[in-house]
Amino acid sequence: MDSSSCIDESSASSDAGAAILSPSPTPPSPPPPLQRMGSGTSTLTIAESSSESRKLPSSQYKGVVPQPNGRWGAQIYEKHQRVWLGTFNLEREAACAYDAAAQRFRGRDAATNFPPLSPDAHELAFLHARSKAEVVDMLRKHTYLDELHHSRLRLSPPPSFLPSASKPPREHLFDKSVTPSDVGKLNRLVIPKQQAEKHFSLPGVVGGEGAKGLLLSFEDGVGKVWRFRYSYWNSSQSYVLTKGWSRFVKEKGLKAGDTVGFYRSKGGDGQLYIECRIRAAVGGVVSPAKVFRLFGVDIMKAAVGANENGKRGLEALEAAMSGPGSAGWFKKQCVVGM
DNA sequence: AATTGTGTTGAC
DNA sequence: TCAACACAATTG
Repeated sequence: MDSSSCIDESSASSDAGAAILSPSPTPPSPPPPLQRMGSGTSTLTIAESSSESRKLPSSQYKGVVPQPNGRWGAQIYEKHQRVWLGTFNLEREAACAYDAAAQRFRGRDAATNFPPLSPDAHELAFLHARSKAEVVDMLRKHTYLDELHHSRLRLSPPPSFLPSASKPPREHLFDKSVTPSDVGKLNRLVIPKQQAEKHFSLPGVVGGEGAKGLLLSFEDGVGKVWRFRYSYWNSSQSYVLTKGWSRFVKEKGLKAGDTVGFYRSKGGDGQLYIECRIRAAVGGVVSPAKVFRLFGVDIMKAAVGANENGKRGLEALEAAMSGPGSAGWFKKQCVVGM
């Protein structure tokens, strides 16, 4: 049941001694006009107005292909076989996804759409610290930036200001006693409508066409990061955690009656945590429903709010990327390398 | 039903 | 290697 990508994870990373820490302040510079290389094959004549043009517009970026629905796909070739890097709303996102893959697959000399990463870029070390398959996975799940974010936090030098407690302060949000369907084949965790609407009000989630949802990251008891898609099901009119949930259930061995707790860091980062308490089943019957405790956190607010500080905007970006004009990706990557 | 991602082919 | 095109497999 391993859903590993079609890439092999060979090619040992031999340049592990490049763990540099460069404080790049991520300039909020807008997406720079692409500096393309000589690759005159772009016929950028958007004639979408002409009725139903079944001809999809070619992308001016390398490794980017148009999708029937107007989005863009990213792909790279390796050993005569295509490696799909996912679909994106913006060409730039797809192009940058390709760039990331290219640098991981073919090294820094790889031809890229945007200026390559500087030798001391965080991304470079980050990329090569992971297998190709994992990089591809992050790209496909649009998780790249988020993982990078977490990675950076881990590497960030402890200012010795850490609280006395060994673990960062976190507040309990609520518990959910999982139902049979929560751990069944439906691959979803239902979040009570009341709770969801009160604390997870997400613009666009309930919209008629906005069944896209939002990606949320949780850290479990052992420090592993889990990402779930939070969305609204029109059919059942319920809020659910879908993508990624089944994996969590499987790995944790969750069973009906077990309790899953949700927490949130009291810090400004609003980091979310998830923990599961496996009920010691002694052959007996699991206890029915439990209670949902409310909590005071607004995901959107946490993400956007943090952005006003100018720093940690990745979470906000992540949320923003769910919408139409999302140009948040690789804000930095496209500028580095001058 | 809507989208993604693969099969496949032909050009570079 | 690369991308255009068609379409089957998935997902919401």
